[in-house]
This record gives sequence, structure tokens and C-alpha cells, in this order.
Amino acid sequence: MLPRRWRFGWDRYSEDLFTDRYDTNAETLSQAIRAAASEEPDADGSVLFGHLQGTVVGLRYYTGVVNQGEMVGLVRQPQNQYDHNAVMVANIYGNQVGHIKRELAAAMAHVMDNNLAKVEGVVHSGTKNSFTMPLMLSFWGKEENKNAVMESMARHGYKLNTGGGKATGANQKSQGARALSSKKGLTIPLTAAELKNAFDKLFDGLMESEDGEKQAAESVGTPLLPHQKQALSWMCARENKSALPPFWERRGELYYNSLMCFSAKEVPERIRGGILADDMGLGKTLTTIALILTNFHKGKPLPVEKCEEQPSSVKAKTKPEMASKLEGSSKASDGSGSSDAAAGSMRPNLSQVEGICVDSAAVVDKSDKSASRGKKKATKRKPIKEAPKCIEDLDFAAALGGPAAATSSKKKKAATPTPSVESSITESADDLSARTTLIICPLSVISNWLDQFEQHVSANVKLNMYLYYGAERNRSKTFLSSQDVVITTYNVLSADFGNKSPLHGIKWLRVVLDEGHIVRNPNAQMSKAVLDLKAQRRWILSGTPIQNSVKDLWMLLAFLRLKPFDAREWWNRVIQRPVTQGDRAGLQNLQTLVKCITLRRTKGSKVNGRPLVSLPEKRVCVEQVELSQSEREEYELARNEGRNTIARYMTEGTVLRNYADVLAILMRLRQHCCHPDLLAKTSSDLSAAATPSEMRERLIEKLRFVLASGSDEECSVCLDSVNLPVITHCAHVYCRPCIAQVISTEQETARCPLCRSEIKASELVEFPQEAMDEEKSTNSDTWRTSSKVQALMGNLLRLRCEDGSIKCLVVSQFTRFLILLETPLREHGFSFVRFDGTLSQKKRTQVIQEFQSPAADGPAIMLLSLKAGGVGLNLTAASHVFFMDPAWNPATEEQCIDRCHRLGQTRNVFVTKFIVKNSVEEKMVKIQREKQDLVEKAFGSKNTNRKTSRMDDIKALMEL
DNA sequence: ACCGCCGGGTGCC
DNA sequence: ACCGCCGGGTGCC
Repeated sequence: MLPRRWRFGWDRYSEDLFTDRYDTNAETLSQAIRAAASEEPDADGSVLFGHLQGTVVGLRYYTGVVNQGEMVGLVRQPQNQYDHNAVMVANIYGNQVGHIKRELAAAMAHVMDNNLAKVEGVVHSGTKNSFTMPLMLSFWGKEENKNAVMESMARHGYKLNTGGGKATGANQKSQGARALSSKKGLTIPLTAAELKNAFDKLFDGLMESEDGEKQAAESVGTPLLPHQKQALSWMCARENKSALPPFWERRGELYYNSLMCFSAKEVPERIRGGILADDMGLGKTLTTIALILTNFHKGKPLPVEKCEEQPSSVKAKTKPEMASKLEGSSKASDGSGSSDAAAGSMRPNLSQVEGICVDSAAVVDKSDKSASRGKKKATKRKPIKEAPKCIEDLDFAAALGGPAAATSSKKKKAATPTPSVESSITESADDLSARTTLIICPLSVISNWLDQFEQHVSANVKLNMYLYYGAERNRSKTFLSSQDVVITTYNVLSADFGNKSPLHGIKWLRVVLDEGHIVRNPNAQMSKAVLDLKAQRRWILSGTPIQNSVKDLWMLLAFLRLKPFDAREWWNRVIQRPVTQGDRAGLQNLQTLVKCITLRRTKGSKVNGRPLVSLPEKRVCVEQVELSQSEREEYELARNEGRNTIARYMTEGTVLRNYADVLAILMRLRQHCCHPDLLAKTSSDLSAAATPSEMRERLIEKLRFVLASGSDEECSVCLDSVNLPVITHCAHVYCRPCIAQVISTEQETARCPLCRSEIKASELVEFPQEAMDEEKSTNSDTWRTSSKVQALMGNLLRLRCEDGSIKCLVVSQFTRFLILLETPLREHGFSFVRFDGTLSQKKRTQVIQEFQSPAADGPAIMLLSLKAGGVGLNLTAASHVFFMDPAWNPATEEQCIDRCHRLGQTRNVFVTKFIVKNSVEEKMVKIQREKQDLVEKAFGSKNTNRKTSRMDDIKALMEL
């Protein structure tokens, strides 16, 4: 008999699927299925076309087994040398079971290749089939493809069973649900309200108290609060305990997954890691640092070098200019100074950031001579060269040396029979040479991490950290894997990905995704880069693990390699679709899954009857603003004009075609409410564009409207905020990668997802950089005020009288408004800083530091752009927040408030939202409120629903 | 017999 | 596969 790989001579595709590079094929095959399903169209909005009994043949040639009731995957094999229509059948682990019988495969191939339907298989009878096996197929797809599918199958002599009656609408839904929940006999779908409620509660009550508390390693300089010790204990347990993953149980010799009806001979790989979903401000960063230091191999602390010499001497020598800044920090003082970091305080001291940057090639400012000097001495801090003074254990001595020292240690050799790090993906054997924790975070929180490490690691401990960032980052794998901690950003990670990425060539001890919810679009490059990392242990830190829908969870589970859900097909079939269709069992299963891997406490949670943290009070009030007579007149003029335009689109049914225009109208109204000078010159009618350059000019103008509004515009492809925005000739805005993918898949027939106009890659228009710059430099020679400005100034002046030490955040979505506000602030002698998305990392750090500093002459006000920096900023110096204009998404406002209403805040927090009376703003607030009750928000991820709900919004806003 | 019938070899796509 | 199919052996009863 030929070796298996010769028998599958078909193609690279299959070769990838079933290559026997790895003995335990679970990993690769699962990945293969995931890869095969990565083009998986979103199952949302699919309806069941019908069922069909089919046959799997060739069982005896393959090793994959299936149990009764188990789902199987169907994968097309267009390159199969015997039959280009071949459809392979694989079990949940991706092991091939057989093929679909030839004739049926011929019928299915057409349907599958043209994406007319997704075909799913379930085995209902018997494992004792030795040659062939019956299989129940179900066909799912978009309603509009149903006929094509039925006809296509009929042409080949197959008639789909539509379940007796003329199944339509709700009928089909319950069928789908029944197919999965029949075992448990639950067929009554959840009501929308129940669903929403259950979903919101998904992360509630995930506080696991039975783990008790764990003391952090000595090297953690900051005493942990009780709930942090609890989290540490839980995290250590998740990394060290070998409990079976959720739904797995032992059955005799086999391991059985009760949810999937799947059994396996090998122990299912345990999930070493999970989701730490504590509310922001509870100390996820500190807990993670504690984890890194406390739980190295075999539950022992990370071996660290303890130095009795002046730890700061190195820094002081190389960076004398920094010495003054470092004074007073725990590292600059002697070894006993660790306690000066206030116990339990999360408040970072940003003056220390540069201290750690010393070890980094991340030349935040390339011209800064201190940074380039720091680079030169980077190797000096490698511990390998200096004899460590205190090593706890021989094992660790080997580990301490990192991979470079690996061969010299006999003991280590025995522990890791396969020294090749790259080739081994299986995580079964603990690779004791893995030393490094990789932390990936958004750019905006890097400084926070560096700072927290500096603050919480004992002063006499040397931790090898490397900030993998900047053009001159050290890409040596040996170097990186000899560090204790490597920090990088999502952007650097995805930029490196596929480009000989050293980060992907190292097998990490631990990978930590900070603000993990930001990777949630599975098609994004960033997601792929994250999923491809090799690590023994994986963690996701996120204060808001779910932002919109169940869908968001997939990425998290896939990252954690929670089998089999890391393959989207199983996730869709077993969790996402049942849950969105209101299946109770599905929701229950989801709850169980999440519960097993997540720890979440909120600010309101209690430990032993006591609140985790006691935050000062927060008061939110709305301050109504009356427009002056002339402002009102201008506003009404604009409103009537806009209303007429939109009403015309409505009657013509061309709202979507003119979506950008509609948004522009709304935005102009919102701008009217803030300040007349925010209004850009009105653009002329798009359809009247004569020349291509004129067209381009106008598209850019439209794009400017959409972007400058900061109105949370989302890309209709990824349903996320637009990233790298481009505008189509039909004036719809998408992320460039998203729309590029649409175009490349559909080729010549590509159409705009919103209005179905033809689109071409060459016609996508970007916002030109010059325009961006020009945007910023809006000059305001002739300054005038506005009612809203007056309202703000009134408040600020009053506060200054009451207490000169009060600091305020002034928040707007319009960065141009923030710039406008500078004038009156200056006029009244306020000292302020501005923080928006355009700031460089270095500048950000500076600005925050300046603002947070308690110095009496420091800035009293921060002009903050609503979306700048995302979450994670620490602005506890402020106790008053002024929202100049309402956001579409109230959660964005909440996050913003949380930047100052968090641990470390000592004053009561007052939030004022300015709303112009009798205006579009009032209606936005009303819609905000209604939205919170809408199930759509959590579950209605259907594109169409979103669009229609947007339409309703527009109608309501314009009183149409 | 350019058939039928028998029984062994054989078996996914 | 306790099948179907193929192709060689065989050929009144």
C-alpha cells in the first residue's frame, strides 16, 4: 500500500488538508478546515432550503470516525484527480471519513462552487458502517438562491426534502433549531427579549470564587488586592491544571465531547489560558504582570535576576538626561523603594515610561538621541552575560539561558525530544525552553504596559523586556525568545505577518492579547496574524469581550483554540446559528463554553460581600442648550433643505444610493448644533460631475464628511468602524481591505454591497494626505462663538471659581470643534492640552503625562476627541467630563467616562452632556435610548436589518 | 457464443 | 460488500 500522501495526489489543497507532517493531526487538520472555511460566508440570514439523504463512500480508506448524531464537514476537492466534482467528508477534528458518492457529489459541486448554498452533513446512523454510510445533508443559503439550488439539484435527479409543508419564514427557523436541540426536546424559541437579556448576562456571574486567592511571586512589587489575587489564582489554575475542556468527558478508553457527539482517542488538548474580562480599572494589567512573574514552568515563579547593585545605574549611565525624570520612581530609589507605588493603585506614573524604553529599538522619536543611545546598550541588559546572583532551580537555569543554551543542558534535551521549535506545533509536551510572554496591545496602551511593569515589578528585579516596535526593531528570534516579555502592537504583528515574521517563528510561553475584543473581524489580516501565533498559553484581556453580537466571540474562542470551535464551520453550526435563531440549548451551550474560560468581575461585583473597589460617585446630567436666534434660523434652513432632499430619496427609493449624501446632511445639522464654523463648504451634486478629476474631488469631499464626523460610520462589509477608508464611485465608504476583497472575489461582476452599483478597484478613492493635513489647519482668524461654546465656557469658568484644582475633559467627535474651542479657552486664560487620534505615540504619552501631573500650573482641561486612543487611557486627574455632542453609540461615551471614572479617581465624577434643544441631537439621544432595548443591537447582525434600522433612524432624525 | 450463465476478484473519489 | 460491477471461463442436459 502506498503511503497516504501518494494516494492523495490530487493537489496542493488537499495536500495541505491531510499532510502527515504532524502525528497528532488534530491541530493541522482543524486549521485546515478552518482555512477551508475561512471564506465561509457569514451564515447570517441563511435559510434552510431542505434536506437530502446522501451516502458517504470509501470509508475503509480513511481513519476518521464519526458517531451517531455527529456533524461532518463537507469540503470540495476540485483538484481530485479521479473526479473534479469530489466532495470530501471529514469529521470534527478534520480527519477524513470518506467521500460523497460520485453522482451526488456532481450535483453538490455546482451548488457549492457557486456559493449557492452551504451544505452541511449530519450522520444519523451507526458507526458500524465499514464501506458506506448514510448521511443527512441540509442546504442553507440566501433566500434568493433557493430556486437555483433546487433546480440545480433536480437537474441531477435529486429532490430536496423541504420538510413536508411549504416551509417558509418562521417555520424554517424552528426547523433549524429543532435539528440541533431535538435531543433535549427544546423547541420553543426564545423571545427576542429573553435572548437579549441572556446575551447581556453571558458574562455576568462568571466570578469564580472557589479558586481562592494566590499570593504573587516575590518579584511583584505591588501588593495585590483580594480580587486580583483571586484572578491570579484562577489564571494560574487555568495554565497549570489539566482539566478537560468544556463538554469533554472520559468514556472508558476514549474522550467524548458531549456537545459534538465526538470521540477521540487522544486527550483533547486543554485550553491553557482564557479570557480575563474584568471591567476596566480592576487591574487586568497588574494581574497579568503578576501571572508572568508568578507562574513560569511547573507552577514556579519566573526565575529573575536579583541585583543588589544600584538597579538604575545602567539607565543613569546611558541616559543621564532621564535621571531627573526617574527620581522618585521605585526603580530610581534603592531596592526597598517598591512600596512607594501606592498599594493597589493602578495609576501609572508615566514619567517612567522612557526608563523601560531604554531596552527598546522602538525609536518612538527617531531623532531623539536618548533613544538611539538606548538602542546601543540593549544587549547589555541580557542576563546571559552576567552571572545571575540568585537562581532557584537547575531546570530554570537552563531555561534562563533561553533556546541558545538549550543544547548545553542534558536535562532539557530529555524533556524536549524535538528541539526544532518551528516544526512543532503540538503543545502537548511542555517546552521548557519557552520563556517569553508576548503581549500584543493597541498602540495607545503600550505606554501603560511599560509603565505598569516599571511600577509593579520589584525594584531589585531585572526583567528582560523588549518593545518590538519601530522601524529598527530587533527581529532576531534568538534575541526575542531570550526575553521575559516582548511587547508589540497589533499593527506591527500584522505588518510582520507573512513577511518572515519572527513573532510567528517563535513558540511563546504565553501570548496575551490586550483589549482582545479589537480583533473580531475574522477576515482581517490582523486576526489571521493573531491566530497564527504559536504559544503554550493564551490569554485575552478585555473589558468588553462582546461589542455587538455573538459573532464577536468566535475570534476569542478561535484564538484560545477551543476545539472544535476554532473552525468557523462548527462555531456557526453549533453555536452562532442556533443562538441567533433563539435556540435555548444553543445559548446554554454558549454560556457553558464562556463560563469555562472566562473570569469577569465588574466594578459592582463583590468579594465576600464587599465591593471589589469603591469608586467615587458618578453623576451624569444633560444640559440643554438653546440656539441663538440667528443660529436657529440657519439650522432650520439647513434642516428643511436636508429634509426635502432625504424625502426625495425616500420616495425615489434611492436612500442607499445616496447614503453618503444623507449622512452629510445629518452631519451638517449636527455641526450646526455645535458651531457654525464647523461646516465645510457644501458639495455640489455628485451626479453632475463632468470630468474624472471633478468626480474625484467630489468623492473626496463626501469622504471628508463621513470621516470628519467621527459618526461611527461602519463598513458594511465587516460591520466594524471603517479602517483605511475608501469611497466608491457610488459614494459608499468601506474599509479598503474589505471592499478590495469583495472586488477580487467577484471580479468583473463586483457590485457595491450597499447599492449594487458596479464597482472597480481602480475607482476606489482614498482620502489624500494633503487634504488630511489641510483639514487640520483650519484657520480661524475670524473667531466667533456659539451657544454651545458659551454653555461650555460658563461651566468651566464657574468650576474654576469653585475649585482651581478641578480638571476637565472636553469631549467632541469633531476634532475641528476641539480646535475651535482652543480660542475661547486661551482667551480666558485656561491652560489646556489636546488629545486626538492624530498624535504620535510619543506625543500621546507626553500629553497624558502633562495632564495627569498634579502640578498646580499644569493643564486644567483636556480637549479630547471621542474616539482617540480607544479604551485604556487613564485620565483620572479629571473629574468633570463635558460631552459637546452626542454620539451614535452610547457605549463610546461610557468608555470615555470610564477613562476618568476608574480606579485611582479620588473625586466624584460629574458628566455633562450638552444637547441642543429641539434639534437633531435630541433625536439622536432618543434613538440611543431606544437602541439599548433593541435586540438588533446584540443579535441582528444581518446586514439588511442594519440597513433598515439605519433607515428608520434617518426617518426619525429628520421627522419624516 | 457478436450470447447467457457461473463464480472469482474486487470495491471512493 | 450477506451487495453490484467487471471480465474471464465456459457452453445441451
